[in-house]
Amino acid sequence: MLEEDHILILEDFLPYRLSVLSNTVSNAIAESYGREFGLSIASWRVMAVVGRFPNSSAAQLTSKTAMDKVAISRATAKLEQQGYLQRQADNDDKRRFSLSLSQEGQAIYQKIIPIAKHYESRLLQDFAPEEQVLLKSLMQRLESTVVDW
Amino acid sequence: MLEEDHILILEDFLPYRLSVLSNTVSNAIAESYGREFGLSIASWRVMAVVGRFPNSSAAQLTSKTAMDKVAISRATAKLEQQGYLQRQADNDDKRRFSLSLSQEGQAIYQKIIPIAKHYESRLLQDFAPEEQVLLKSLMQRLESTVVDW
DNA sequence: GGAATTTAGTTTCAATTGCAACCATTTTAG
DNA sequence: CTAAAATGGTTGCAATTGAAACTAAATTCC
Repeated sequence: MLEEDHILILEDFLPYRLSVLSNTVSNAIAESYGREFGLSIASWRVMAVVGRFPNSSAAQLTSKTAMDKVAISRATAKLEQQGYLQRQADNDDKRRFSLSLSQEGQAIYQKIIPIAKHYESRLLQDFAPEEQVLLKSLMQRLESTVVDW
Repeated sequence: MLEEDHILILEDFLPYRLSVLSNTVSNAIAESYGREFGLSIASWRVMAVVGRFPNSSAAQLTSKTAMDKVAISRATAKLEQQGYLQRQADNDDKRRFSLSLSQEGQAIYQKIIPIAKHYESRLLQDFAPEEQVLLKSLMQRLESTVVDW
């Protein structure tokens, strides 16, 4: 047992495997969106959330996208400049902006969602429905384990 | 079914969940290594592989660390400058360097491995042994699905 | 044997990111 | 009511990263 304790087989190390898997998937999706629509991962996360919850504020996006406020600020600025997102000053709280998709943003959003779902299906293509449920439940347990790391 | 097709619930979207999970885990580990030993994720991956396979070349590291050669170059340069890594010119091929840990690097390596394993155990703490096997086999299947994405 | 190609690794420059400081507004507390 | 603290969001600067170009050595192919 001596050997096993002080070596580490990187390709069996779960954090490493998660990282490689996650990066492969994210990069593939990002490549597709980037090429077709000029969207980064950050931008498309923001679009996904604003599309689903119109009139969110930037602060509300931080929790729903797992991005920090600097990243939100930059992503929203770029999306606005690309014409995909509109900001409207909030009169109740003049620090806030209410964010929503423009016409064009909506159109992109409608195209993006099926592509995203397609990637997810591709990822799960070899899993039977029960296995997909199982995988998601294991994910859920991992997520709750690390939630306050 | 109309609604479900054109919205996307980000927090249920597997690529997003993988990304958040992986980043949380990696950042926690990186924080620990960074604080104690001045190691980035890249540096510690390199150390892990060089520790296990002494006298690797940089090119050999690229496949074993899932890092590109620029990242390897920078990580090895920094590790050398920190005194953790030695490069030795290879006489058979003068473009190559044979990489190995210094005394000090070995010492750090021996401290690092248990910490890494500890994080992995913590991640898997709520899983029974059979569940851990199951999780790894599901991971394996996801990995082979995306291997050529 | 020598020109053309490939491979190992580094460097450069631009783009991205992370952190702290910042401004403006709103909320809290005395 | 006002000073202090907290919140929403942006900016500036340094560090990190990515892509392409580069040097040097090795290999291929005629």
